[in-house]
Amino acid sequence: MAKQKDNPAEYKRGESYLTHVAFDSVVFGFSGEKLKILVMEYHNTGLFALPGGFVGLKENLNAAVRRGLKERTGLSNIYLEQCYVFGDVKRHQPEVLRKIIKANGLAADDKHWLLDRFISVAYYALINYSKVKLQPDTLSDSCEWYALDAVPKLMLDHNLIVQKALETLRKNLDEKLLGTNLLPLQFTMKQLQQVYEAILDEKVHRTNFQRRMLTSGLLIRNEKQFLGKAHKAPYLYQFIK
Amino acid sequence: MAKQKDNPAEYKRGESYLTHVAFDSVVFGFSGEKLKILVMEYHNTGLFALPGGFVGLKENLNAAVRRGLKERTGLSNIYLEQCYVFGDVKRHQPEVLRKIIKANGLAADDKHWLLDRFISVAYYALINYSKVKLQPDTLSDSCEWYALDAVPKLMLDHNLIVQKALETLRKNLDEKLLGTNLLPLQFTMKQLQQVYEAILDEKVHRTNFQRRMLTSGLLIRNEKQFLGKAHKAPYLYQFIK
DNA sequence: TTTTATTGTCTCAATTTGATACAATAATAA
DNA sequence: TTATTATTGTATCAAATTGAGACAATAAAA
Repeated sequence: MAKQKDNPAEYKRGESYLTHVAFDSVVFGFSGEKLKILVMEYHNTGLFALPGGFVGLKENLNAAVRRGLKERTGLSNIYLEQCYVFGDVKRHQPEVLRKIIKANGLAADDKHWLLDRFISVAYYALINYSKVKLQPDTLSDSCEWYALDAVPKLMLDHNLIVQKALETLRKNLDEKLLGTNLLPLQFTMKQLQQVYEAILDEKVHRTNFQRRMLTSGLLIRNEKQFLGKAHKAPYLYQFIK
Repeated sequence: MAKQKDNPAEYKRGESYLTHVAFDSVVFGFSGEKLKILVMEYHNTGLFALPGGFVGLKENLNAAVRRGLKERTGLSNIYLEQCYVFGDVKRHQPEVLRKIIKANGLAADDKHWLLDRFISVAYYALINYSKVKLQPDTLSDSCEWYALDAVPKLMLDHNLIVQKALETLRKNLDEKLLGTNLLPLQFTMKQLQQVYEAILDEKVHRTNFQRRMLTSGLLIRNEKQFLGKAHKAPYLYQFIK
């Protein structure tokens, strides 16, 4: 739920977007052995929210989501997947949106298009943490990474959306070589294991995990990495494209 | 894409629904050893479509889909699952909708709400074939079962939706004791196997299937059924609720 | 040179899976 | 009354997969 255009007049009228349709993205990144997601904070409201947006009148839904992610992370070619549509009436809380509009000095008359009911298509995205340059939009004053166990209370049903995204991610973990998108091109087996453990929130058996990955046929083994630690150096792996 | 209200004035104005939001359902039933789905045909147009509808202004999305299914099948308590949101611009084909509107003797001026762009939330439903009493709505003159291998060319992207629903169904087959909803309360192991084979579109090994089902702990075995065939009578099973 | 922490491989038992054999049996035919 | 038929339920055995641990290799530090 954040803006897309820099023309405040268009924004106010909401004429360039499909009414009643929004999207929200749960953007996963991996850093410091932890799974993290992007959370925005709105100016002077104490409100936190997932990055999201609206669909242009002549824009594909999936393209709109990519556009939104590009604006906040600077990245194109992001791994993206739908996870659920949130369409309950009770997610319509105009007073929350009014707070955001007012805090930004805009006129929040009852006809403001943001005060309407929206259904939201939830997506999750997997991105390479180190490549991101975070970029808040004009309605929010920050866009920051939060570890999954430290996500604040989010507005509307956004905490639920995070839950659903995580569930979907876990289900898809094995069938869609998901490690790819959360790690740099080359990585050690240990890093890959840590990604799995962070997503599943449970330990996996080291040597059996190694065996499973190696026999999957999805990995290429590269030269060793001498990383200055007092032990045998690990190989670097990468996914077959 | 079919109507919900019987008041043509409201229908024409579209004021009681969320604009730009639709849903379509792929309704699966099992009969004659085949998996079938519900398809509607519109009056005097030669157009076939999935049963679908729109979301009331004060109605939950999931509730709207249940309402739509109830209207066409007479059933409540239907097994229902989202599978994907279709949101491409190219699915907006006002000429197709205009054809339907005109064929029903309604005024299809360019402002008719049905001619707007819609995103559609696709669902699949599993129902007990024998309990259904089919009910076309006022825009369509039939609502019939079609075996999956005999589904006609459908309007817009509805054949794609069927594809997606089938994929989702197959993925969920094992984790969600799906047989339940396609069979009567009590069934033989053979019937259950036929459901699996119809969904997967491939043969499964009889005794191994039997072993897998029995060890799953999801089935209760009841008394035998003496069904008048010249061979050993099968047990009747049912799912643990 | 020894120690340390971690990595990669191997082994072996336990479990699961694939394929087949076979006994049981309800109705029918002889 | 008995044999036949088609199908059902169970048992068996080899093959493949999985879980748990042993152990050798090794880069850097002590």
